[in-house]
Amino acid sequence: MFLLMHAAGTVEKRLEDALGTVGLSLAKFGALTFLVRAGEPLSLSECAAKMTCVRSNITQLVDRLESEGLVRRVDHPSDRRGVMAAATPLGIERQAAGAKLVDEVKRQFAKTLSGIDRGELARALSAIK
Amino acid sequence: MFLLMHAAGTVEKRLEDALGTVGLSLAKFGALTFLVRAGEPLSLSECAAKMTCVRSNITQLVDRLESEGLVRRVDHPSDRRGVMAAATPLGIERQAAGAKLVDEVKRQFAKTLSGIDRGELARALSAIK
DNA sequence: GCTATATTATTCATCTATGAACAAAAAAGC
DNA sequence: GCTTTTTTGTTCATAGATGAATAATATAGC
Repeated sequence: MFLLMHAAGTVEKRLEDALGTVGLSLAKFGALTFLVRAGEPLSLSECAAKMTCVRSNITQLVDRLESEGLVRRVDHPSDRRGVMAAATPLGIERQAAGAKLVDEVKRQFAKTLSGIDRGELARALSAIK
Repeated sequence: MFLLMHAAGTVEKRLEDALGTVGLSLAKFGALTFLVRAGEPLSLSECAAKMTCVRSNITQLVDRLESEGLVRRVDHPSDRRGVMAAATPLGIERQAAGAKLVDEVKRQFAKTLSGIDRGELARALSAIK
């Protein structure tokens, strides 16, 4: 169990380190990826729901992303309470750079697991929910 | 890779939830366990080194534990800069309660993995470092 | 239509973690 | 012995996450 947690910590650190070289963190990259894939502004509540985190977390995350010019807030067209977030061109660019780095980490990860039954591993990990 | 991180997050949440019922977190339980096992006061630097975290983190963690009466700070006998931390009787008691809960989570975890080659899994996870 | 309830985003307090800067004290170097 | 370097714990700023409380607005109920 602790082996599992440790292994996850290791890959997380690798991802953070890689993303750090382009000024992103895992959290920022995750949110940015989400918005880029959507291709259109998404309400913050929607983001929170899909990213399974609390709304106040999204508020802060978008604050940081916005202050770096990677995301911008847009008024919700029909709900005056609502705020939507959209990736800026710079955000799209940055996300792409991050994605490349994440892919590289994935490749390294796959290499590390050479000689291991990946199906079995996936089955084990999927069972934990 | 993301499956691994997700699985780890799940067990971490289970541990946090379980420990939460006795007013502990994973971080507090970890530090407390460390001090209880030591059986004697340990310098904060030593704690940080063994728990592989930064010294300022230990300072804050011990602050919180001390304010709850689970740990107390003791002057280092020979180094006037040094501060040591020791588990109080209440801390020892609380750690024991936490350990029971952690064992229960471990059992659940083992049950979840029934029908899975644990050796293979351990080998895979150990390879990630 | 108006009141009661929901939802939305934000703020605030808290926890965990990191790293930089700092003061005090110990160890090394000469 | 006295300087220089290192070590020790703390504080501060920051990132990320959570949950409670709040104000503004929507929606339901009647």
